[in-house]
Amino acid sequence: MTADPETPLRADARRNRDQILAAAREVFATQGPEVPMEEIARTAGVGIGTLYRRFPDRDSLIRAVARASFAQVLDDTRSAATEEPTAWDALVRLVNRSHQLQASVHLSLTSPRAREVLHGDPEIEESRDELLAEFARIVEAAKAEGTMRPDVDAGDVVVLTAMVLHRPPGALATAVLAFDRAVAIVLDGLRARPGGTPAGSSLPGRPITVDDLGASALRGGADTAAGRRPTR
Amino acid sequence: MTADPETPLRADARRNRDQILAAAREVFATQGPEVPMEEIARTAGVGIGTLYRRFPDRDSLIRAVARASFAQVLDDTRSAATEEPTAWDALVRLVNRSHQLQASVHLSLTSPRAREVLHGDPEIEESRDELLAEFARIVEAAKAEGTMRPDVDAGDVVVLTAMVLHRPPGALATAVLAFDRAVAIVLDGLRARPGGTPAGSSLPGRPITVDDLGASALRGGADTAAGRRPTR
Amino acid sequence: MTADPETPLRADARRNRDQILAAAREVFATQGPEVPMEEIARTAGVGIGTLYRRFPDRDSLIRAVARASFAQVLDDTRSAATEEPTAWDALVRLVNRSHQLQASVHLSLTSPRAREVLHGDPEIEESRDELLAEFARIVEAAKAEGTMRPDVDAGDVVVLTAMVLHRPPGALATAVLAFDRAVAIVLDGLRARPGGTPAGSSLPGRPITVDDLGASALRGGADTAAGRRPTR
Amino acid sequence: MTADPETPLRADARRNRDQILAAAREVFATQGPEVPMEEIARTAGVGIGTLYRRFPDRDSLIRAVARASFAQVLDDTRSAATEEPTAWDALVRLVNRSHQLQASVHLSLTSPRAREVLHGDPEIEESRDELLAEFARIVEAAKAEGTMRPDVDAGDVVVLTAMVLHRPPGALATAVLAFDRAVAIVLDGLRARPGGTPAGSSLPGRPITVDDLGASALRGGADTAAGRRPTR
DNA sequence: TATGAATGAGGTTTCATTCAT
DNA sequence: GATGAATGAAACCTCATTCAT
Repeated sequence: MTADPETPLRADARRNRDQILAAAREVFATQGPEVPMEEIARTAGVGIGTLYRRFPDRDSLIRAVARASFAQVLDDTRSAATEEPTAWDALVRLVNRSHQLQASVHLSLTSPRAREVLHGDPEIEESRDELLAEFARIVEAAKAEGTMRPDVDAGDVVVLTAMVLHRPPGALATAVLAFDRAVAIVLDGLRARPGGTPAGSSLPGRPITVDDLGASALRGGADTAAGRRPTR
Repeated sequence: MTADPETPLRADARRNRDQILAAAREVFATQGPEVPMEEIARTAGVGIGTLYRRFPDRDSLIRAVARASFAQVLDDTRSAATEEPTAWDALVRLVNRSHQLQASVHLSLTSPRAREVLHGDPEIEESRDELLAEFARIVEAAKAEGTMRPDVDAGDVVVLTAMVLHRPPGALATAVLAFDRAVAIVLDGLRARPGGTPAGSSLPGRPITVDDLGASALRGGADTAAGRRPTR
Repeated sequence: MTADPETPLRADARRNRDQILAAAREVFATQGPEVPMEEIARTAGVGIGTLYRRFPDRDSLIRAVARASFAQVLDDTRSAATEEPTAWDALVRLVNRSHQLQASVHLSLTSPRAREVLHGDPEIEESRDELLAEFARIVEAAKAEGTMRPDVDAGDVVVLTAMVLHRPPGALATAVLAFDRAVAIVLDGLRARPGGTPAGSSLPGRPITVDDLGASALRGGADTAAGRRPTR
Repeated sequence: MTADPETPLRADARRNRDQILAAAREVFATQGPEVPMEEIARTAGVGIGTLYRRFPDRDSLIRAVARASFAQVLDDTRSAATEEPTAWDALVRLVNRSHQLQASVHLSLTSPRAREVLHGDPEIEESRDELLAEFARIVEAAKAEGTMRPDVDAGDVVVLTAMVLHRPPGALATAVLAFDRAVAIVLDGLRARPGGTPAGSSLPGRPITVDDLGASALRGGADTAAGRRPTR
């Protein structure tokens, strides 16, 4: 009996846990979040029992993967904001880098099942709120420095970013290029115009703030306001 | 036994088939393509046996739904090209309308399972090729009329369009607005600039043609060349 | 679609349901209520899927078996009360017959699992209450006719009856005899004495009524007040 | 390696063993003999590994619990025979006390699994035989002293005692009272009548001796000759 | 020695598909 | 032709037992 539930986990157990998480991230990415648990276990190189010891059911595994991803994205966002000379550069870096590091987010957004599960997880909600705040800071700064068109707000940018992150895994050379170009085009759409917004390019409605994304945000704003689904 | 397999289907049978198709589209859209067949039958108001009589297995149902969707998109694209005064208007109409009419396409793109199934369906390949051709025509025309930036090609537009169509179902008012704005911003990114492409906005690589999407196209170019498939 | 959930069940379905119930009764009786579902299905001669179609999980099967048993016991009790010349004869018949017909009750009382599940099933509670009422009538009549000792009440008799019904299945000839004798001895203990209760034979406490068994009765009074167990 | 397997066990090891045994008795009593081993370990406050070091598998634990219980009952029986003034008093004390001390016996009798396991354990068989012998002595004595009806034999008494010990765990005040009364009534049934057995009260068959319980005894006579065993 | 991690067999349950009514 | 019952393969998950720390 080692007692308290927060015991840091024996070395080997820790390793296994990490392998499972990595395997799940990968397998979820390629096959969706309904893959047989056994496939995940096999990929991780552990027995099915071990998997279940660490994550008592599929949902808890999905949650763990999503948490790790979100934490990563948040990290990246902060690094970008800190390290890049301008807010615009930070944004560019984010939408370009994230596609490698956090394609995993995309999974969190992809399946009805995953959305269901993630909805309301407190740790995730927290990461998300921090992420939105960070984004808002960057967008404000970019508008202030005159690199971003003034008629958008952080919510708009988040939606576009989510759209862009929605990129599928696995990719041919051409596809990667195509994708990078698409991102560049989207960024062009966001950039401030020398002479102000030209006629005919005014955006519908009003700027979307992160608060508009509100209770839904990435999960629901960009990827749409889920509207709770039946739990089965 | 009534006759050859091409008999146009009795009226009630026809009705059943359509109901099933409609139900499947809806249920796939909200719950993903792995929903229990019985759920689809129930939604359609028919017995499970009837469903199976019309569509001998899940894949064939997925295919039928996808075919109908593709046909629709193609139709829309042609109408837009014909009816709108400029190529740019046609494009704008497409990316805006399609999001209502053919959000269903998105499903075809969403799940690994669906992609797997659709891959190589001749009827779908054909629709897709026609669609790409149509797109290419529109894009060429837009560049010729000076409304679209000259450094893109149809493949780029297809990728962006697919990105934009990837919108999830269910939506709060704000989310819809956010989405329309995002589309507008993307279009701004595609539009020709009065003084030519400004410094710093040059796109990476070279224009992507529909041929680059080649063997993959919507299924693989936009949504990427699937790469690893489940082994099962 | 046949609609309404009360459709009387197709003939073959009905037959299957009955076979499953019979098989479950038997298998529960010999192996306890934790036997593999597959064993039950096999005994019933149906596929495991069929079993699950009729009884969505083990608990619901346990409940169904218990309901049928209780209904039977109630029936027997009423017949006995009606058909036997004296209340005492009715009682004798009950404790003797029931051991053949309703040994099944005993199962309902035997395992913690079963008790857990049955606790609070409305249909069962109802049968039980009617059963208790019937018992009370018989006991009153027996006391009135002078065949039962006056210092007991129906609750006492119920407890003894439950005790006596607790007989295990399967039995060697000797064991059966031993059992019948035990029942006879218990009955002797209940019978009125010619000269009144002899000194030294007065019972502790006060007569137990069916109301004392109250919310618990057979399930909890005789077989003891369960005291809700963890549900796991 | 410390020494031969009979080394009396280090103090802490001893303590662990006892805790496990106590925990097992309790948990078996409330949840049946199929509880997860980990539950037992947890209740005992030891690791699962420790449990398995002491008792190499579940059956061996069941056996250990049963042996301890049987030994206790035997002890009690001897004490009662020695300390009580009459054989009848000894019997009364047994059936009343045992219900507190050895309700555990009942568990040994309760589940098909437990019976299976205990069947043929030499130590248990031995305790049982001694127990039966002791019982026989008491019953003979009681008949000789004129307190017990002459038409019964020790086997009858054993069967009734087992019946009476079959009391479930957990109990409301009323239930306890009800139970004590039931025991009293059963004893009344066993007691000699002043004027001999009255007409209509003659018992069926012939007196059951402990030898009749023979190969089955408590395990099979009272709780009946198991008959069909699981095939597995 | 005590512990708790890892394992995998086995039981439960779901659901795609077939088939009798 | 429509229906819903039956089937069994396959996924989920639990837990007895073994083994590394």
